[in-house]
Amino acid sequence: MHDDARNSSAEVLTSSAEDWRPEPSDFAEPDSTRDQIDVELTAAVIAIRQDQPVVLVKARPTTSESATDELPSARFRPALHATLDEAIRSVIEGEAGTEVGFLEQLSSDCPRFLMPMGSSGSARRLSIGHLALARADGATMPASHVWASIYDYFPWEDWRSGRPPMLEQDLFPRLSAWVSENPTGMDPHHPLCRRERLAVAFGIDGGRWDDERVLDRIELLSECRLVSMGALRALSPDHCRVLAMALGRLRAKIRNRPVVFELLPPEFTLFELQKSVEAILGPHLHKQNFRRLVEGTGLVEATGEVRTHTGGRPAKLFRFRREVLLERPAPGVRIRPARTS
Amino acid sequence: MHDDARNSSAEVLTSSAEDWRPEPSDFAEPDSTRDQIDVELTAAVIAIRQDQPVVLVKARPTTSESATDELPSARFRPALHATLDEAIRSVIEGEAGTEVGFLEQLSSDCPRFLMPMGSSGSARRLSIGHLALARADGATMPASHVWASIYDYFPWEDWRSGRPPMLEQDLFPRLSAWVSENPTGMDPHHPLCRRERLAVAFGIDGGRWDDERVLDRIELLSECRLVSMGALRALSPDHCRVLAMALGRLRAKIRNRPVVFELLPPEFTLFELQKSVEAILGPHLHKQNFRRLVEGTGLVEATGEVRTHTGGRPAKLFRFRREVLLERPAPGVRIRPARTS
DNA sequence: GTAATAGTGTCTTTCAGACAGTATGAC
DNA sequence: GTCATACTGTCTGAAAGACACTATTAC
Repeated sequence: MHDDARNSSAEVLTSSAEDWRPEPSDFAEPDSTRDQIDVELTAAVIAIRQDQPVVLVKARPTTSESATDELPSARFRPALHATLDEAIRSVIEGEAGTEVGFLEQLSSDCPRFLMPMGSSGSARRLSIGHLALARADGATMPASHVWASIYDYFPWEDWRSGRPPMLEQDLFPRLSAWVSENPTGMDPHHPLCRRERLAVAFGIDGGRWDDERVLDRIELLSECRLVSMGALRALSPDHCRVLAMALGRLRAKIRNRPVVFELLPPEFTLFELQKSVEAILGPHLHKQNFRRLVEGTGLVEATGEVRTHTGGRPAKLFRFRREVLLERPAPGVRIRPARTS
Repeated sequence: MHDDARNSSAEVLTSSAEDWRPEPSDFAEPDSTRDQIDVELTAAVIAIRQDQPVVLVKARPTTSESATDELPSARFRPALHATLDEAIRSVIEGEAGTEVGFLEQLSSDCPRFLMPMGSSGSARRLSIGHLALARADGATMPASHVWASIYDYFPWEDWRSGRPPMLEQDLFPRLSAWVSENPTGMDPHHPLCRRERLAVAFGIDGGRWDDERVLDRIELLSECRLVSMGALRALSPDHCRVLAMALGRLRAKIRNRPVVFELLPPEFTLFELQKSVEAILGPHLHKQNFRRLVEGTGLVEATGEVRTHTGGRPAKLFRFRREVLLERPAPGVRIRPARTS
């Protein structure tokens, strides 16, 4: 790094990682190789195509019944990649030829311990999910992969046309039945009882629908075996969790950091920006105010050009103001959570 | 789970994990055992003691110079623990006899790939950090462990008495020198140049101090070899990262979820609550308004009792209203980031 | 009494949200 | 002209923030 370190009594600690030798307390163990673990990296690569939020999947042949799609995923091989980031990027770019901008690990609850049932019976597997954002412009994608609408997997998350009727029609009757079985029963590893979990996850009983609780909903639906209720496509359970975490994280992030712009082309109209935000969050009762919000906060700047053939008056083109990264702490598209509706 | 699954064409996908067999693309590999990995779990257990934010550490003997403390940490041994959560909890409770309430994985940037220099030269190590919250009431702690003030490690993060003078006095001159070496140079794996990174991390050049960017600051100080500048205690570089991530995450979380109460006894005065929040966040220009905020949002309710000997008028005791977990989406102590000061 | 903390009322500024209305293009 | 989108101005109510003031204890 830098060899010009000045003399200072305070510099007790140099922090180049090479100097450090770990001594975890529980380390000295005889046959420690038995406790080594397979690490599997999975990514939910999200983009916007024609105002639809889409995710990159390896599609199974549609001929077979009850087939599930797969997210890009691979085993982490330390010999090949220096970091996890590098590894997952190369998987995405290698498998699907898609270039990834924003990349974030999802693991707040994720790195879930799994035991594969396959050949190597004793091996254990740790799964690490990722959220990646891409611009879905390139048509250079192998035939094996497709962009699938996220709401094909999670139709109840699609609030763009208002509250999805399937909630009351399909989900709630069966979820209520599941609650009735044992309303105050505490399921393992959950601090809330069934009735409360349902109320929180789906915003009933006086609660609000929280668009960020995607994972809570998936977990609940899993326990009721309802994950694919009304869904056009299906994912394996653990990839399902990764996508749910990714969508929840993206919804939270879009409010606090300028990540929408990772999904948009360099130049865009304010209406395109709004459509993209709404594709992810749903139409959060903002109309013309949206414009004032994003312009007022200085997130974007006009390029001076306009786009015609919009169906109406030509729209000014805007670009992201990179300077905001240096200015405000939390420069997101500050759209509040939805009302009761 | 439930055997009463009703017939439904939509139930293509049952989601019990046992049914699922992974087939990652990059899986079939000859000597795959060489790619198995040691997983190390580390926890920053944070509590409040006498209005000080403290972290649980295994203290090195103070006799030796340049010694570093250690966070509770252990290798993950899948044979012993079914989940990562269970494993890290048992480490904390076993090592230090401290009961942990809130527990969250930190890995958004963390699970950092490390190569230990020790005996087993070929083994690779994946480190997973955690944020744990505890109530520091129990005095039943082994002599090996102590509660150390977080700001002993990160003095520049302590804004309780206003802006720390050490920023201008000690840090900025040397950080500026580091920037001057190569102001617009892009360091590997960073989208910003040095000047920008400094501006963002420390809120200079028109930026604001963002109390959540603890990790950014640590990374910058590490590169300048200034991590222990003015510090009373030191941690190893990777434990340092874990603590930095933990503090940053806690600061973010405390605004959005009712996690402060995990640090407080079941009953408390509003002033104690405020002191606890300020211990973590710094005094964020709120005085009497703090009371109105927390009472107004229904986060707490009066128990009816009072505490005397406060040094003044007796204070009403409050308790956390558990019902808010079911009500609002983001019920945190909504304190805005600090102003310029 | 003083000192120190506990707690209330009110004013101002800011801003999200709602809504009315105008502008400019394609057809 | 109509239709659809683009864009602007104004009103309102909620809430953050600032500040003045009263209340109750220990000493």
